[in-house]
Amino acid sequence: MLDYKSMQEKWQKAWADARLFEVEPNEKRGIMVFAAFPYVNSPPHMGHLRTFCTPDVYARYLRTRGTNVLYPFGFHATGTPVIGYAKRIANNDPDLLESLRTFHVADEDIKRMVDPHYIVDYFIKQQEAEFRKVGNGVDWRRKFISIEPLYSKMVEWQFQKLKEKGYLVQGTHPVGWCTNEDNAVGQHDTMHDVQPDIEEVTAIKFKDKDSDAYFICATYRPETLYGVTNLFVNESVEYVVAEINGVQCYVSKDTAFRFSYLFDTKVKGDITAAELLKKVAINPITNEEVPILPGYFVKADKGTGVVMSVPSHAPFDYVALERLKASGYPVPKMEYRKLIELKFPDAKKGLGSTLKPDEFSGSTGDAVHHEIPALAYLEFLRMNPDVDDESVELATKLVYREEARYGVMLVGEYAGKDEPEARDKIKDDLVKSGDAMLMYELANDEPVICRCGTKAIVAIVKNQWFINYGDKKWKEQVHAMFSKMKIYPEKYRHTFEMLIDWIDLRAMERAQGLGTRFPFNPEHIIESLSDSTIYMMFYTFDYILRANDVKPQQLAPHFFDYIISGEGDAATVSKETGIEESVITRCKESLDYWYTNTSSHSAPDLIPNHYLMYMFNHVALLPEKFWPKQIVANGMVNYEGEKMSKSLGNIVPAGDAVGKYGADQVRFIEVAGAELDSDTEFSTNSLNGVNSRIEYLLSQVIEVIKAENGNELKGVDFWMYSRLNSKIKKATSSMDGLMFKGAYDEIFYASIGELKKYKEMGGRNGLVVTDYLSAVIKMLSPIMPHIAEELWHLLGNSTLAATERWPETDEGMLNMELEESFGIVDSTVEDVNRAMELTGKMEANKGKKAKSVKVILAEQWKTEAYNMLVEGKEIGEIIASMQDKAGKDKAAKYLQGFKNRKEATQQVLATQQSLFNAFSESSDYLKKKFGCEVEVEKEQDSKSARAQRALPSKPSIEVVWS
RNA sequence: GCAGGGGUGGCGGAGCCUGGUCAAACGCGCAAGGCUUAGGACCUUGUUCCCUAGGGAUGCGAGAGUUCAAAUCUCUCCCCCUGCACCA
Repeated sequence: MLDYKSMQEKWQKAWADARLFEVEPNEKRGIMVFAAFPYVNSPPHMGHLRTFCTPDVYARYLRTRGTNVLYPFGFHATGTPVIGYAKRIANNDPDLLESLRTFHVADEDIKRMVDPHYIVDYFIKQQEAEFRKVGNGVDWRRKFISIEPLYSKMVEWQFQKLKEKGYLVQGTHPVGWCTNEDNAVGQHDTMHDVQPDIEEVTAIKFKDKDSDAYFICATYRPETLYGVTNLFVNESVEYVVAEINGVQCYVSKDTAFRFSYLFDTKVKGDITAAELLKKVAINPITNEEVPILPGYFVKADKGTGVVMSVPSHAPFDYVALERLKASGYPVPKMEYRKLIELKFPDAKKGLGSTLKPDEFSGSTGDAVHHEIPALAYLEFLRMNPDVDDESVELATKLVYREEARYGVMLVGEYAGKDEPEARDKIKDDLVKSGDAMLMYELANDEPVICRCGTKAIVAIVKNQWFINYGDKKWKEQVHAMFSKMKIYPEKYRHTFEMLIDWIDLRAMERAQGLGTRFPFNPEHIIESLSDSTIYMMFYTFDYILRANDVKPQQLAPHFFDYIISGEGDAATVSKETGIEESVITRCKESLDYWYTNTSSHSAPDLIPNHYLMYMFNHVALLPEKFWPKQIVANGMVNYEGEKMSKSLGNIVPAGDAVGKYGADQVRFIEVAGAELDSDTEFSTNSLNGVNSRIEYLLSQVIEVIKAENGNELKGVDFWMYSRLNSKIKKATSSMDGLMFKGAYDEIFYASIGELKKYKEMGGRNGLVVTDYLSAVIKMLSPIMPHIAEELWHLLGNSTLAATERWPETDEGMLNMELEESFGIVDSTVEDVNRAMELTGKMEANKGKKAKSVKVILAEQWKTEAYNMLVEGKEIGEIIASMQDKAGKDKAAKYLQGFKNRKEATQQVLATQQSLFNAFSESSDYLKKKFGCEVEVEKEQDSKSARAQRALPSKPSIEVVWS
């Protein structure tokens, strides 16, 4: 067993000493391969390794193909998470502390993590150390953090350009808001990490008949305005008169407070529910007068505290009126208008058929009163209107859902239209005519609580800067570029295309967090995804700046204009900035060389955000030669059959995994354990399989260096060479397409099998095995770089395997006929085993031993006729061309058999003679397999009754029992 | 709700775009046997049902259609997953 740890360190040092990964532009074709830089609020775990090892394997592969490859690395620290992290440390958050201990963070370090910058430094150090340990060949000279001053200068340049080009716009935007901290609240800022779910609601104005004031009713269903019978206010709620956007309104006191964050709102004075109840309101769409009635269910903090009542379609309204009547309240006579008809597509659908089993446990009944849909749904759920508020809730949901899906308007301007369409049009009309306004509300079922303990609401942020990704022309350009890009796996192409169309305004400034100050509002910083869309460019010249002690303030916009777009000239820029002209020129050359050809790697979760912005920003800011060429998205890593997650407590730190399982084992299973697009399974099982094969390879290397060379080449040797070259060919094309599993199934797994088979079939030529192993080890080097070095040197080489070239396919050694012949030998072994088992069970043969096995090879004319059938020739035609090689009846029958069974699909290359040779050469092997004598016969020479059953790729078998 | 993706064996997962080579690659699991001091290592064989010397039947979420022929194309329905913006 190898000592993996010291072996890994040995070779990592050898690579470092040879400066293999510190690359500069040269005359070769260059490519920069990079992974999306990681966020530094946690130590890396096994799952991360896949995303960072995949580009390394790819980079190492490309190097073996003669490409000059740069694999740089950087770190992302912008935004609020690190700050939140520091706060949690200060509060001794138990979950966080426990997770840090899992990752072996010392108490001493945890204490100092109250400082966000300490967190950043700590995790950068740790992440770098662990990515080194796993053998990634990174040019670490180019490392940077997204919060360093030099970097910020590039981001400033970027946003100035975006503004110049008209891609920055100002506007309003609804956000979750904490009124205590006066700050936007996102998922990270709430208790239990709830995402504030903001919903647009239509607020309809009902004029007070006797004044200029309006009742404001919030509704999701403006189309039901045609059926309003009354308004509800709650007698236990406090109301106010407020001036909202210049209009006198009646709303709950709570609403006035929330509206002050949405609209221009001034509270004029209190008004009691009792006073409101005396009023009469006017329906803006029908101009009908509607009374105000008490509604027990109306809430002060939802909607506006005033509810429009549509008893025909709203179960709550229906029930409230029923209860009111029952209580003896003088409810005027009113008309329950049916506004929407359900039109089901087929007989299987009906009222209530969208009810899901987990929504309702009771039994349902018949809906009778279809003229009042709200009642019909209540009947369907068999609810008791006096007590069963839960059913009313569910009935409301059902009406809403089914009318949206199957409903057709019966009344109003949009009669005959589907309900959702009518709803939107009516809403737009009302807003346009000033009879309604749009408000926002949190739609979460539970209240959203800020971490400070205050209930969050919705606020509209004014004069907020956005990047306008909705720009049509911009989108077109991105589409055009995208169509030329390579996407791995290709299945994401469609997703990308949809998303390019979908992305719209993106708010890009924040009040809090680490990062670059926004040039047009220095109070704010640039949002943390927006500041990381062209950062890869920085790798190509940042270390040149640092090496020459360039200061941030020297990085004037003209510097970037020159090196990126070639605007101006180096001398002028040098004069302006004080940066030496040669340094500027080197930056430009480096950028030109590395940035014209790139491959970007990450997990697919970055597609709808980072990658979209990556493409848009490149198109907007950089010349076409620097546009992205290739995006690679890799799947996740499961551990022992489960997703790695905090809740399962099965997160394995990267360092632990490498220490415990070995760097190459981890690399292999994570990168080649599954194809790029699917999740890979890290299990003891897969690890054992990999380890045992590594051991086997090692044993073969040791054996072959002791073996004798120079025997004459036999069939099996040619077979081995053919297999090797087929393997190289297949693996090369798989690697080129980033199909690492396909490639390494061939290189690693299949090779072990072939080495064993070769020996079983009597192969013993040391030279052949050495050639074979050398090629396999070279191909193994990208994914198992340490072990490949070890084996490579054991074989007697003194060069580094990492610098060896990938083997070329020697077409002259390919012999598909031979490979097929030996393949048929193998499949025949399986058939014989089966035949022996079956015949052994027969009465006559019980307890006996097989004496011999006859393998009878089909006559050559069968193969020829069969191949003609595959070519699509008619049977008659084939028989005619057969002449007298076989009896015509025999040939016809044989061919018809194939045709009927639809088996004539692939040509058979092996001739009878080549099969005969393969079987003859394998006779020792076969004897050992069967444990009895083996006779190989040609059909035309055989006396066996079974001889004529022989088919081209399937010899006839006869087991002879003693 | 909107948008995107998907439903194949005990499981993971190919194949579906370019219909016939598909009882279904490859892997895992499971079963029997072998090897072995032992084994989570390795090697055989099997793993829908029936037949039992390489034969047949059924089958790819449900239903219908197109076709000589459908997991593969069309339509309808059912179910599942992911994203929806201030969050990296």
